[in-house]
Amino acid sequence: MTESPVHHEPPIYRRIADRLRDQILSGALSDGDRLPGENAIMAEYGIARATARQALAVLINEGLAVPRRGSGVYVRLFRPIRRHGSRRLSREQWGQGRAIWDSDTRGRSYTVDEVSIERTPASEQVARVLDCDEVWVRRRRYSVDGRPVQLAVSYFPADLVEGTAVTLPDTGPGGVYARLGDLGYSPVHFTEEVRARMPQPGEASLLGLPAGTPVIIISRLAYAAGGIPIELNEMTLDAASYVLQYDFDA
Amino acid sequence: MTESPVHHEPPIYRRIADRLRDQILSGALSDGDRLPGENAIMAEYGIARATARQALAVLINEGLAVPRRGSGVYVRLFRPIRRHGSRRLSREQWGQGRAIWDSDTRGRSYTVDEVSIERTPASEQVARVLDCDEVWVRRRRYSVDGRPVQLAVSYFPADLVEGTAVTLPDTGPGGVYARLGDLGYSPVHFTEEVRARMPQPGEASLLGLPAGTPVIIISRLAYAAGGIPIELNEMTLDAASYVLQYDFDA
DNA sequence: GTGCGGGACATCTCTAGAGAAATCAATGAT
DNA sequence: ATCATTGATTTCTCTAGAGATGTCCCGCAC
Repeated sequence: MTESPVHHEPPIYRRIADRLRDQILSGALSDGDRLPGENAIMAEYGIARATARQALAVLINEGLAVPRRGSGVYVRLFRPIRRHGSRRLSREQWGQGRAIWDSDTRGRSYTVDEVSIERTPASEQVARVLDCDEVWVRRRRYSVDGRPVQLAVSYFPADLVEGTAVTLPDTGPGGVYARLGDLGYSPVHFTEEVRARMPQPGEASLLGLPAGTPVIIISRLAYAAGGIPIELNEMTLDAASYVLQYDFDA
Repeated sequence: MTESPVHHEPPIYRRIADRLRDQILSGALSDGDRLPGENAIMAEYGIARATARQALAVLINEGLAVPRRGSGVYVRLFRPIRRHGSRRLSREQWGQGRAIWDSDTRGRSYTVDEVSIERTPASEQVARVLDCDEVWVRRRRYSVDGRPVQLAVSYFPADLVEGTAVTLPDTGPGGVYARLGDLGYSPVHFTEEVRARMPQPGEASLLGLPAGTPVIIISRLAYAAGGIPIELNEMTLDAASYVLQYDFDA
């Protein structure tokens, strides 16, 4: 019977992390505040450097703190901006349009960088969804106040876009969507798949994500009338920077 | 000019992690497979135990591996199940209803545990959203194949529920929603806010989440006709277990 | 066979120390 | 005033080792 229901006291590094987390979540420490560093923790608890580091690593992996080499470890709070999936509220804005929890877009600059656009053979998955072999791929990066927060990859069926007389990099006024609309391929329906996971190294460096920040991945498929898929948009969002909003009727 | 654009070679632990990640993502290692352990890595690269551990910690924090004490470190892949926000497809199921990426619900048992239901004063945030001072709070836990994957907390305005003759724990056939429907408070509109972050320790232990798994948080607000809020549902999902689906018209 | 014990092996916690690398403020030269 | 350097501080990387704790399997007693 090793089934002794003994309450193992958590290890030191975890208790230190718990203490610090309490201070952060209770508001005793706020956004940019500096946490006690390795040396301070070593001294205060009389432990080795590696153990003090382990305590801080807990908070860093939880996304509550960000280390800055040569400087210190700092509290990190969230100020997500809102992304509307279906924007169709109103009816007194469904409860006066009040956000359930707060978010913040005011006074921020929101910029879009065109990264690349090119024609390539479609991957297996994209081909299956878009029902074509060649696609135009368009990559963008969205930034808020200069910090990148979103990567987007759009896939357009090549045969469909080719009908637009203008080749894709030079789309003319209104962009690709206007040209598609000229051909009668305006989007009338969207499906979105949303998932979240930890970023891969490439995503983390492109978005400048500190440890402990998940990404939200949105796969949006746009359909023209008749159920014809016209765009697959894969978006990778810094989860700390976004809150998604959807609204729909029963 | 310390601005030398020198390409610092990444540290050893990171290169090891990169190698292992490649093997996982390329499919050379698959779902339950065992990764080389601390001792194997120490021997192979001739490094100290702590450094080998650091390499494995990278993958663990990325959610690609799960350590099992006394046993080893194992590859972890995702088999999310689908959660429909607005289920209103059809029109040949919008491209034959095919999922953009794969997910898997077949052959899994999906169970719901009623954890608690009680009447309490509303918190400030809940009071503001639901426009009332007292609420009924209902807590549930959802499991797939015995593993908990979702926690849900529902808030109902107390004054509204009280009109239902039956007190809340004993709602009769059809549950709370049927009783609310009897009073003409059927939900006609929903708003959902979706965000993702790393779990707090309580959430992690309740959901049995290994390191590197974010949670998705859905705040769903249901409105009856006239814009009257009748339920706030706060759901905490294991991000590795879920993919959300929304669909809507332009 | 069933169950129990023990050993091999794995991860986990922690110590002590050292040098590298980045930041930041103060100092000093121009 | 501006710029470069220097030094203190801080995090980062890594070594070497030890004991604790959990898992797994094999063999032994029943």
